[in-house]
Amino acid sequence: MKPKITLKDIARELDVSISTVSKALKNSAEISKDTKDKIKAFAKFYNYRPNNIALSLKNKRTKNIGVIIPDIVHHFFTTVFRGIEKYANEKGYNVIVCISDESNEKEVINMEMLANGSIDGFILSLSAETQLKNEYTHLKELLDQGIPIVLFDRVTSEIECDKVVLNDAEIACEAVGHFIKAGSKRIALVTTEKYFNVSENRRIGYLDALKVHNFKVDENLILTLSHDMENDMLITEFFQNNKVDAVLCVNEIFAIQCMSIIQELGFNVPNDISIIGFTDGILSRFSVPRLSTVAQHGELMGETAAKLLIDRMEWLDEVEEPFKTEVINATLIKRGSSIN
Amino acid sequence: MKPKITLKDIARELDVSISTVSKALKNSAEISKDTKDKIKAFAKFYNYRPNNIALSLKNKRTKNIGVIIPDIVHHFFTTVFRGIEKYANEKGYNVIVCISDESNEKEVINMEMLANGSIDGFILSLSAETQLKNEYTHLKELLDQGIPIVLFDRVTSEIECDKVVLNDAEIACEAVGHFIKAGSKRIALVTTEKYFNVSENRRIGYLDALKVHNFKVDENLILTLSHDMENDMLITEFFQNNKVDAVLCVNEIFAIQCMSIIQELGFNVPNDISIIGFTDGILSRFSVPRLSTVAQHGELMGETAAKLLIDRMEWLDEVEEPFKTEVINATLIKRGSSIN
DNA sequence: TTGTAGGCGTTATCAA
DNA sequence: TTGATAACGCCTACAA
Repeated sequence: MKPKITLKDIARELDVSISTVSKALKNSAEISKDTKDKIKAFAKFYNYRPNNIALSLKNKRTKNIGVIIPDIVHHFFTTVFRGIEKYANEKGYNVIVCISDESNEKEVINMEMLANGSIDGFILSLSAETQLKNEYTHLKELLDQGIPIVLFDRVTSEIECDKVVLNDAEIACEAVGHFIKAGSKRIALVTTEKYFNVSENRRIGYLDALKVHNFKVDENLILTLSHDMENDMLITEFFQNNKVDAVLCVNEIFAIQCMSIIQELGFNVPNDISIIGFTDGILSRFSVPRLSTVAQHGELMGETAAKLLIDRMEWLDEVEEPFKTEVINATLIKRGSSIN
Repeated sequence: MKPKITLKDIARELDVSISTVSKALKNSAEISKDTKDKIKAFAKFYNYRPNNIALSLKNKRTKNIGVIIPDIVHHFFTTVFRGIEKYANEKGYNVIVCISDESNEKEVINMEMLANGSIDGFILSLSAETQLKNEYTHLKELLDQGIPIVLFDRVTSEIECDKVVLNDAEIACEAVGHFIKAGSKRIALVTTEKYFNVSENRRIGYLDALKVHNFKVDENLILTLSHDMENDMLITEFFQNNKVDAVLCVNEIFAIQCMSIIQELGFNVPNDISIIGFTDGILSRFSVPRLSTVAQHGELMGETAAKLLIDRMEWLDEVEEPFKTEVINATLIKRGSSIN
C-alpha cells in the first residue's frame, strides 16, 4: 500500500520548498534545470498527480458537470447521456449523474446537493412532476447563484437559460403529412399527459398537419395515456372502438404496444393501419415489421447541450453571451410499419 | 445574482469569528443560545450551505463513487447503473460515470483521472479490450493506493477485490436443461468471443447440461459472434447449414437477431426452434413471440455492488474485511419463444 | 534561483 | 462563551 504523494511529501524528501516543487513540476523558468530534473524524476517515480479536490478549491471550478435525467432506462435519455459524457470527457470534464425518477423532490434535492461546490453547471431534462407542478424556483435560484444550466428536451419557457430542443411540432407535422400522402384518412395520435412540453408540441404538429390538409380534427382519435401505467386495456379499447388507418405515437413504447395490440386484433400493419413512433431505439429496429420512427438524435442533443454548457462556463468570466436555444432537427425514418 | 455565502461572509457580517459561526451552525454547546440563534437566522436567510469541496479536502473523502461501464446503451448496464445510483443516493453518495466504450485506454485514463481525489471508490465492469488484453495493472495500482474497487459482471480472477457476479454457468445449464426437458435434441449456443468471462461461463454451463443429459457436443452448433459487428450473414448461414431445434443466446440482441432471421427463413418459433436469451430487457418483452430469457437482475446487482463498496469505504478505518464475491441468482423467464 | 506567506472553505484544537 | 491558529493540497505574488 503506497498512498498518494503530495507536493509537501516531495518537498520534504528533496529538502526544497513546496513552491519550488510546484513550479518545477509546471516547468517554470524560475527553477534551475538541475532542480527541475531532480524533482520531476522524483515525482515521476512516485507517480505524483495533483489532487483534484485541492485544485477545485483553489480554482473554484470542479470540472464536473451535473446531469439530472428523469429516467436512465429510457433509450432516448440514455443516448443523450452518452452524447453528454462523450463531449464532456473530450473537454476534460467529468459527469455526475442523478436520476430524478420523474420526482420533483428528488430533482430539487439532488440539484441543491450538487450545487454546493460539486459541479460547475447543470444539464437537465425536467421531471414529470416538475412539469406537472410547474415549479421552477430551484432552477431560478441556481441561475441566480451564477450556476449555468442547460435544459434539454423537457424544457420550459419559465426559465431563461440555454436550451436544446427537438423540432417536435414540425416533425410531428411531417409524420402526419407522410400518412396523408400515403392515403390515410383517419389518423390517430397516441400521446401522454399535456403537461409534457414535448407531447404538447407533437400534438400541435399533429393538429397543424390535419389543418393544412383540410382534415377535420376528431378528438376521439387522440388517445392520452399515462406515462407510468399499464395502458394495454385503454389501447385495446381505443382500436376496437375507433376506425383508424394510421397512428402517430409520441414515444417508442407506445408505438410498439400499439403495434402489438393492433396485430392481435387482427389488423395488418401497415396495410390496415400504419404506425410511426418517436425515438429510434432498439425496439424500433427489431420489431416485426420494423417501426417507422422519428429519430431524435439523442447523442447529438447531448453533445450540443454539453457544448452549450461548457462554452458558457469557460466564457463566464469574459463576455456575457445571450441565452441560446438550439433546435435539433429530427429525422423521419421510414420502415415497414408505414406505407410509402 | 447572489453568489454562494461562506462562513467567512457570515462572520464578517455578524462581527464574530469564523469558528464561532462554524460551531453555531453545528449547534455546538460551546456557543450561547443568543449567538447561535442570530447566526442560524442569518445563515438560513442567506441560504448558507457548506461547500462540498472544502469538506472533501478537509475530510479526505468526497462522497463520490466512480462508475466505469463499457456501454450505457446496453439495457443490462443501464439497469445496473440505476441500482448503483439508487443505493448510493440513499447513502448520500454521488455517482460519477465514465463510459469506457469497451476501450482499455479510456478505462485506464478515466480511472486515473478520477482517482486523483475525485472519488472514494470505484465500481466497474471491465471493457472488452481489457478482458482481451488481460491487462489489469491500473486496477492493481489503484487498489495499492488504498482505493477500494468493486467489479461486477465482467470480472477477473487476476484481481483481488469485492465482486458481484451472476451464476452464469448454472443458469445457462438450467436453460439448456429446460430445452432438453421440452424435447429438444440439437441445441445451439450463440455466444461472443471467449475472453469475456461471462460468455465463457455460459458456455461452460451449456456444455455441462449436455454432458449431464448424455448429449454429445457438436462444435458446429456453437456460433461465435463478434460483440461489435454486423452478424446477420453469419447467423443466416448458421441456421441454413445446421439442423437446430433450440438456441441459447448469451445476450438479448443476439437472441432477437436470431429469432428474426429464423422466422425469415421460414421456421416457426418456438415449434421448430426454441430460443432463450440473456438480459430481460425491453426487446424481450415486446418481441413476437415474447422472448424467453434469463433475467440478470441488473438493478439488484448494482445495489449489491454499491453496498459492498460503501460498506468497505465506511469501515475502512476499522477492521480489514476479507474480500467478498456476491453471486446474484439469475431467473429463467419462460415466455413464448420456448416450449414448456 | 529559491522560499515565504496567504488564501480557497471548512473543522478541530487550544487559548483567551 | 468566543476566537486564533493550523491543517487539508495546491497555487502564486512577492520577498530574499
